[in-house]
Amino acid sequence: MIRVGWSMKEQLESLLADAVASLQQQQILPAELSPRIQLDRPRDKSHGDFATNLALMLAKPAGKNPRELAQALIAALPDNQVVAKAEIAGPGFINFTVSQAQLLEQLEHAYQDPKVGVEPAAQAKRIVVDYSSPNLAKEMHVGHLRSAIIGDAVVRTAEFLGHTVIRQNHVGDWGTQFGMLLAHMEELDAATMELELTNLETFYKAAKKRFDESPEFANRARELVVALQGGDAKCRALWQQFIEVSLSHCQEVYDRLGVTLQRGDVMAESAYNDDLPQVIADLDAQGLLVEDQGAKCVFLDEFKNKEGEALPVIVQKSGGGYLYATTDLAAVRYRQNVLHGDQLMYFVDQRQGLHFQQIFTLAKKAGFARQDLEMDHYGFGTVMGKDGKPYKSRDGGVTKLADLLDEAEKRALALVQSKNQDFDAQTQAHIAKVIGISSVKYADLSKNRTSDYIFDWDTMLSFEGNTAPYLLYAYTRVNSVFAKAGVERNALTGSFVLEHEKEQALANLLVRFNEVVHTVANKAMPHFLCGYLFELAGAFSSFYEACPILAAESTEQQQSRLKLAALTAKTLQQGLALLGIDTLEKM
RNA sequence: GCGCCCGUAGCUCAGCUGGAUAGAGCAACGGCCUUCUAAGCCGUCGGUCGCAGGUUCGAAUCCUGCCGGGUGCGCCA
Repeated sequence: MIRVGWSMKEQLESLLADAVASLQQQQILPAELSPRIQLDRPRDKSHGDFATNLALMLAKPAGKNPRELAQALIAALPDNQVVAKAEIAGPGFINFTVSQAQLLEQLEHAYQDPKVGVEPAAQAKRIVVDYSSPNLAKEMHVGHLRSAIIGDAVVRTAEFLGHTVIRQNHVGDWGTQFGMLLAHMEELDAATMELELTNLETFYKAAKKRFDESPEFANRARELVVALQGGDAKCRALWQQFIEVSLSHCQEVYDRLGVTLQRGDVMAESAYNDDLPQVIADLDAQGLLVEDQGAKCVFLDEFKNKEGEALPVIVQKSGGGYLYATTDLAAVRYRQNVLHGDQLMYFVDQRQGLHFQQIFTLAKKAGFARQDLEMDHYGFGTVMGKDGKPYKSRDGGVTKLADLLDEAEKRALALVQSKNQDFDAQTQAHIAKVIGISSVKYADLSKNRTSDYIFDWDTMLSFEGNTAPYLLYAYTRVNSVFAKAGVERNALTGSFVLEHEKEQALANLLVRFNEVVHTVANKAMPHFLCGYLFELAGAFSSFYEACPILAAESTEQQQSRLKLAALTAKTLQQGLALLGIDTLEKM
């Protein structure tokens, strides 16, 4: 039986599980064992397509010689059309060579399938994803890049696998700094205000300056926070005006970046305002609330302070104000009860790790979240400059995202102009835009989410190495073959025939796409997909050098090679799309 | 002080749940364009995986300690 929908890895895993069960039935293996089937892809080609160390792992509990056990496992494999060869190697590894027919079948399936052979998730879930979530008081800066880009890639991938994703842009629109901004707005006449609001960064700085200089201004700012949160109409109107400007600025950035967030995904902090007293009341009703130095706290034994005492989560300030912990608790409840999420994902800076651990623990303890609700904080590292310190603009301030994207496009345009003069200005500008934006995104996505990464223009815009330009170029090369051959990419007949070593290598990689996409979704780690696409592009380039397509030896060979190219193009395009990166037809 | 993360080639990074000889790219050096986009391909050079122990048939990976870096820890978000 060939199960086309399953990756070869899954099929082999299933076969091995059957073999283990069979040996258990024969009492060769202890019945109580439930080993994890581990299947590796050996680096060394002489070790086959897959290898497992199962026999080595089971040798001790079974009291058997590993190589003998490996032999028994091979003998116990059910009849199948996947394994062409199973060999024992070294101390007891089993090396599998996959059947060629199976590979060809999978290739054909991927070529025909609109989803490039990617199977839907076994269980479709409703996933609420909190990402981007900037503070509206300031303009978006480089620190907002990762949450938006990584979150969006994971969201796109999850949707591709059939999950229902509910995006939540938990923007900060309610903090204390809004008092300062409102006080500044109050002091300006309508025309000046409109002008100043065109640059939120300078507006914020001006307000901050006034705040630091003038005690009267600072007092007014504090009054205004109270007035705003108390629902004062005039305050609300000013605030609304500011929020509107700030949100449309965010939307511009999302649109430029190709981040799928829309206005409808905004669920601001202030939206939870009315529920906050209820959050406090519910915590109190459960006997969790403790008043300490005038503030209302919940002490969680799971977290200790420097003296080894339980760490408090402050949910209401001594002055009566609420904090972001309160809002986050309200948000958990909303996401579970109103949005009906099965899983909550948070793409927020690693530094807020403790905060989220506390929120998740407290939400369950207080019954705001079902015990089985999956809540995960996916942290990420900081964007660093070449000096290894957090990325700063030339003047030492934070870099506005809009400026950063301008620079990316400018640098890309210079490159495009130097590399290719054949295109008209408009085409060059379009190419530069795609390259510039995708370079920034890809540089971020291609690194392990959890580590800090160094932001370096020259590396990310390089056409060599694991970069967006390299992948985009590879894609255009594939496409030019079809233009030259005068055939439609998805209307090819004939079968896949793998003769050359490079054809085989490319094919092996192509059928792995399904597995990689699932890994990205399960681990929220887009860099796996980047690594895969880079490998794929490299394998294609090698194939392209070694295997002439237009000048192929026979029609059969040409059709097969065209199909390999077509599937490569399709996979690259789909893979990049999952990362939120557009492709180019020419560059 | 306690918690979390990190330390892999000169540089930027991979290394998935412990597996076979630790991998890429850049840089350096050397090849390949009258033939599908050379923004490419092929090759060479380069690592006591921070240090020291431990567990294991087997450790970059797991455990302990130390060194070095980052980050967080009651009324900011």
